[in-house]
Amino acid sequence: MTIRTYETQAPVMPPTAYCVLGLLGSGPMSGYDLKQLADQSISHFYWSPARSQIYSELRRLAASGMVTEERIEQETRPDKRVYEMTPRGRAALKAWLEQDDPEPDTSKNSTLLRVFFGREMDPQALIRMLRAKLEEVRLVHRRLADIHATVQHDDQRFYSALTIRAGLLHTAANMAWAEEALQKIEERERLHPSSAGGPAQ
Amino acid sequence: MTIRTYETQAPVMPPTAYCVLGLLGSGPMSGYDLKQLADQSISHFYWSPARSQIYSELRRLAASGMVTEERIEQETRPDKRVYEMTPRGRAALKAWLEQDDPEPDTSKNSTLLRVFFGREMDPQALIRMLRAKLEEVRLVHRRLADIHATVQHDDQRFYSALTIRAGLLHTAANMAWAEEALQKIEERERLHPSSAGGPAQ
DNA sequence: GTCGACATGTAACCAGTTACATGATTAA
DNA sequence: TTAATCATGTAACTGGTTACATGTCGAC
Repeated sequence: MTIRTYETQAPVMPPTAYCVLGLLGSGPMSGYDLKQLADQSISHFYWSPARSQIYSELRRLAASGMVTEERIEQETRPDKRVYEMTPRGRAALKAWLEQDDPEPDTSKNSTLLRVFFGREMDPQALIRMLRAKLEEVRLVHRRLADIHATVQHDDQRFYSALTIRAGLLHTAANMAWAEEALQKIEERERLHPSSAGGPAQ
Repeated sequence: MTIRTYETQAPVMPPTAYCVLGLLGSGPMSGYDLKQLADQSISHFYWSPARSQIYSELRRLAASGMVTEERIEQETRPDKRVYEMTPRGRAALKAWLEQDDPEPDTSKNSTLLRVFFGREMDPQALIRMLRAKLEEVRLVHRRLADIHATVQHDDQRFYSALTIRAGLLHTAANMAWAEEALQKIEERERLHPSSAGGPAQ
C-alpha cells in the first residue's frame, strides 16, 4: 500500500487534511485525541471524519512534511504517535483558509427534505416529526446558550465563541421556522383534512 | 457489471434513492429532467447527485421494481428513458419519510470552519471573507424573498413554500451573525492590532 | 460554424464508512 | 466479569465525482 503524498508545490488537499491541520493548531496530538477534539468542535458545523481516516490522513500529511510524527512509548498504555504541525503545514493551512473563493457551503437537512416531499407523507406523521424536531432544537439551543455564557468573555476562545453564536442564531431561526411551519400545516389540515380519523391505511 | 438490486423486504437504500423517488413524485421523468429538477429544488437544502449517479440509481431502482422504465423514441432528439414511480416505490418512499428517527442533519459550513480556525489567519483576510460572505447571503436572501412572494399563495406549492421560508429565516440569521461577527472582530483588532500596516508577511 | 441544450452512458478514481483485529487498564 | 477508555491499524466496500465519449438540433 503506497502512500500518495501531497505535491510540495500547490498542495491541493481534500478539506479533511486542512481540518486535521487546523485542529493540530491547538497543539501536538495523537490521532485518537484529534478524533475527540473534532467530535466536540468542528463536527457541529463541518464534520468529523472516521478514526481510520484520521490515521491515514495523518500518515499522508507526515509523508508530505506537513506534520511531524513522534512515537511515544508508554508503559501502562499502548504506544502513541503524537503529531505536530510543521511550518510548511501551517503555511498550507493559512493559504487554504485565506483563499479567495472557498468551497461553497453544503448541507443535508433531512427535515427540509421531508417537508419538501410532504405530500407523500401522512400529514400527522409530518406534524409529529416537526414537533420532535422542535424539541430537539430547543434542547441544543439551551445547551449552546450555556456554553456561550461560559466562553464569551474568554479571549482565548474568541473564535470558538463566534461559532457558538452562529449556532445560537441558527437554532433560533430553526425554532421559529418549525413553529411557523407547524401552525401552517395544522391550519391547512383544519381546512381540508386529508383523511377521517383512525390510523393511516 | 452486475446491478445490485435493493432487497424487496426492508429496503434500506441510500438517501439518494429516496431523493430520486421523491422527485419522481411530481410525475414521470427522464434522468436528465431529474437532474434539472434536483438542481433547482432539493439541491438548496439537501444535495444534488451527479448525472452519472442519477442514471445508475435509476437503473437500480428499476431493477428493484421501485420505478418502471419506458424507452421513448424521438425523431429530432436522442431517445429518452422515462421513469415512473411504482406503488411499491411510493410505499418505500413513504415509509422512509415517516420513519421514526431520520438521519441527523449534517452541514459543511466552510465559513464557520474558517472562523473557528481564525487565529491561523490574517485578521484582515478573515474580515474580507466575512464581508464577501455577507454580500453573498444578502443576495440569496433577496432572491428567496422574491420567489416566496410568488409562491406563498399557491396551494400546489405549499410544501415548497415552507422550505423557502426556512431559507429566508436561515439567510436572515446568517446575515445577522455575519454582521455581529464582523463588528466583534473589528473591535478586537482595534484593541490589539496583530500587525502594523503593510502586506502580511 | 460554433455554442448551448438535449440525452445517455462508461471508466477511473477518490473520499469516507463499517467492520474487524489487537490488547492493556480501570471502574462498576 | 463486564464494559468503557486508551490506542492503533487493515480490509472491504460504497457513495459519489470527474473526465471522457457520442451524437442531434436550433439559435446566433
